[in-house]
Amino acid sequence: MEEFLNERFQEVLHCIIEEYIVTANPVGSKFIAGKCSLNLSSASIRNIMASLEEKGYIHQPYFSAGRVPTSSGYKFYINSILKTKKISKQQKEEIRSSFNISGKDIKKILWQAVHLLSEISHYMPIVLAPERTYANLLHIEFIKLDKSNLLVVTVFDGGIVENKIISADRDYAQAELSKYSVKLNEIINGHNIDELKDVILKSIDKDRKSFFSLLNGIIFNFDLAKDKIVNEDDYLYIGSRMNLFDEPEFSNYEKIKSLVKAFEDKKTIIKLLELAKQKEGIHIFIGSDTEWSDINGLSVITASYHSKKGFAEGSIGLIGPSRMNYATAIPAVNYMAKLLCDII
Amino acid sequence: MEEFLNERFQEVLHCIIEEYIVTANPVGSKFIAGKCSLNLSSASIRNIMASLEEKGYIHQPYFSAGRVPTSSGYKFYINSILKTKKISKQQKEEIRSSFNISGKDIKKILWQAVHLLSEISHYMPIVLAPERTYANLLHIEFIKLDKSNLLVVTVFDGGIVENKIISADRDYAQAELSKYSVKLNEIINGHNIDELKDVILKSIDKDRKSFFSLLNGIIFNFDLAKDKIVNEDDYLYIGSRMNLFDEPEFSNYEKIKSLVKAFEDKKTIIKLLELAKQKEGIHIFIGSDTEWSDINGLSVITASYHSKKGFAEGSIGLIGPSRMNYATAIPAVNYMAKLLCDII
DNA sequence: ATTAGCACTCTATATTGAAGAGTGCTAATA
DNA sequence: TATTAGCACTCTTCAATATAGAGTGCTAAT
Repeated sequence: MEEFLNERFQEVLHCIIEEYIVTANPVGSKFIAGKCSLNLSSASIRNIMASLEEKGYIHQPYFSAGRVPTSSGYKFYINSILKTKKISKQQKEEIRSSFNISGKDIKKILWQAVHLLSEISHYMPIVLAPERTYANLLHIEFIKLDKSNLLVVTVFDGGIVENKIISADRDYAQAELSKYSVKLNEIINGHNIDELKDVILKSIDKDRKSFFSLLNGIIFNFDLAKDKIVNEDDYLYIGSRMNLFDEPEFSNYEKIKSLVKAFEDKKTIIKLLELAKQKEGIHIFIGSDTEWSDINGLSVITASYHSKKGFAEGSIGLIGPSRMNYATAIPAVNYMAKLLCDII
Repeated sequence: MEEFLNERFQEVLHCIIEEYIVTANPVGSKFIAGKCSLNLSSASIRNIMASLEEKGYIHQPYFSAGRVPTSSGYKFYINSILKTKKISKQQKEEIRSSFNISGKDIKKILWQAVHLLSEISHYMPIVLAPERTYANLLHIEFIKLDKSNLLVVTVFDGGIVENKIISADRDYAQAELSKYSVKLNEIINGHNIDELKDVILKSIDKDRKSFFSLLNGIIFNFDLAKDKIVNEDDYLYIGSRMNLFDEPEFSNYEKIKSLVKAFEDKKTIIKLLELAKQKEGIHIFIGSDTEWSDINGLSVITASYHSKKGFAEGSIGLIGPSRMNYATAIPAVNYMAKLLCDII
C-alpha cells in the first residue's frame, strides 16, 4: 500500500513532522533547508515538498503557506520510527518503581496506570477495565443488608471485586446466608460465569427452595451485567483532560467545547477501546481514520493487555492531537500495557 | 448588617438582577423603565441606580455602561426570594418519580442525584458521600484472594459498602476466615468504628493469635481511612461540567481553562462541601466570598443531608455562575437534599 | 541538478471610523 | 419638591482598511 520514498524525501518528511509536532505551525521550506541534514537550498526543498504534497503526505492549509502533515504523512512517519524508537531503560525503571501495587485492588491499579501515563505523556490516557464475563470466579458471599435486601459480593480472578444489591424474596437470617455462601463456594471454584450457570443448575439442592431463589437472583444479575455495563465509571478510566487543553489546537472556544462534549459521552471511547482489545499489540488511529469524526485532528494510540492465563482482558489508550509526539508516546503506551499484563 | 432598602429601590434591584440572570449583559436604565412595574422614566431610574451603586449593590463595568449586580446585590436578592420561592409540587413529583432506588447501593444513588440535579438545573452539581467513620457497622467479611492477600468487605449503615485488600501474615484457609467472620460479626453488631475498637480489644479471644493479627490488620486500615479518603472518586461526585461551558461567562479560552483547572483538583470542592456539611440547611457562597478566588463570578449553593438516625452525613451542592437562577436552583438543591435524607 | 531572484498570494495584526448604547447633568415641568 | 425631557459626552463593538511578513511557484542563471 505504502509508496516507496526516496531517502531525501523521507528526510524532509520527517523534518516537517518533527517540527510541526513541536510548534504546531505550518513548516516552511526555508526552515527545513536550514535544519535538516540534507544540504540543500530552500528552492530545492520546495521542489521536494511540492512532490510530497502530490503524493498526499503533506498539505498546504492555503495557497503559499507552509506545509502540514496529513494522516498518510503521520502513518508513514510512525511506521518508520516504530522500528527504531524504544523506551529508555531509565524511564522504564522510573515507571515501574512508581507503580505501587501492594494492597490495591484492580480499580486502584488502573487509576494509577492512568495517572502515571498522564504524567509521562502529557496527553489524555484512557483505560478499559478487564471484562469479568470470562474471568474465573473465586468467591461469592451473601451478606444481609436489611429485611428485603441482600448484598452479593463476587470476587473474580485478577483482583476484580463486584458488589451487587439484590432484593430478597423473604427475610433471610445472616446465618442462613452464610451457609449458602459456603455451599455455593464449593461449587464455583474456578469456573467462569457461563460455566457456573450449568454447574449450578445441575448441582442444585432441590429441597432448598430458598437457596434456589437466591441463585436465580444472582444468575439474573449476571445476565444483566453481561451485555450492559452497569456503571461506566468502573469500566472506563479517563485521565486528565487538562493535558489536551494545553495543546494549541484546542486554544479556541469552539474546539475546546467540542472536545469536552466528545468525551462527556464515554460510549465512543469505549467502542474504540473494545475494538483495540480484540487486536494484538499497538494500534494507532489517526485523525479522520476512525468514525471519530467528532473531532478532527485527534489521534489515539491503543494497546491491549491480558493476564498470563489469557483471561481478564482489557485495553489501554492515549488520546492526543494528531500532532502528538509518537516517538515517546507509543513506547510509553506499549510499556504500560506490558506492565499491566505483569501485574494482573 | 443589611441596609434597609426602599421598596422602589428593591424593585429596581430585582429587575436588574433578574434581567442580568437571563442575558448576562449589563442592564440599562431605559430597559428597566420599560419593564419594571414602577412607572418611572429612565431618568428617574438612573437616579435610583446611582444610589444603588453608592450602596454597593450594583456596579458599572466601565463609565457609562449598564449596571451589573455585585455580590452584595445577589445576597440581598437571595434573602428576599428565599422567603417566597418554593419548588412546585409538580417538579417535586417529577424528581421523586425519576429517582430509582431499587437494588442500588449508595454509590449509584448519589450518581443518580448528581445526574438529576444536572438535568433540572443546567448547572454543575457536586455531592459529597457520607463519611462512614461514625456510621454503624453492619457486617465484616473476610474472603481469601490468594496466599498472601485477603479481601475485607465492610458493610455500614445506609448501604455503604467498602472493599479493602489487606496482606495476610500467613496463608489462611477460606474456612478459617469464614469462622472468624462469624465470630467478629457477633461482636460488631451496631457499633461504629471507634466503639468497635474498644469492643474488639475487650472481647478478643486470647488464644487465637491469628485472629488477633487479622483484627489488627483491619483496625490499622480503619485508622488509615479515617483521616485520609483513599479514593476521591468514591467521596466526591461531580456532575457534567459541560453545563457550565454553555454559560456566556465561560465563552472565552482563558476562562474556560481556569474553570477546568479549578475542578481538576477536587480538594477545593471537597473542602467547601465539608464546610457545608457541618452547617444545617442551605448555604450560599457567592463569587469572591470564599477562598474560591480561583474563579471569580462563580457561586455555590450547598445543603447538608443526613440519615434519620443522625449518622451518615454528607452534603450536596450546585456550582453555577454568580449570575445563576437562584429562584429555581435553591429549591432544587434543597429538595434534593431532603430526598437524600429520606432514601438513606 | 541545483539555486538565486522576484513577483505574487495569503494571513495576521494594527489602525481607523462610524454606529450605538448608556450615562450624568441641567433645565423645564407638574 | 419630585420627576422628566433633552443633550453632550464616554466608552464599546464591529467592520473596513492598510501594512508587514512569511512562504510559495516559477524562471533564468549557474
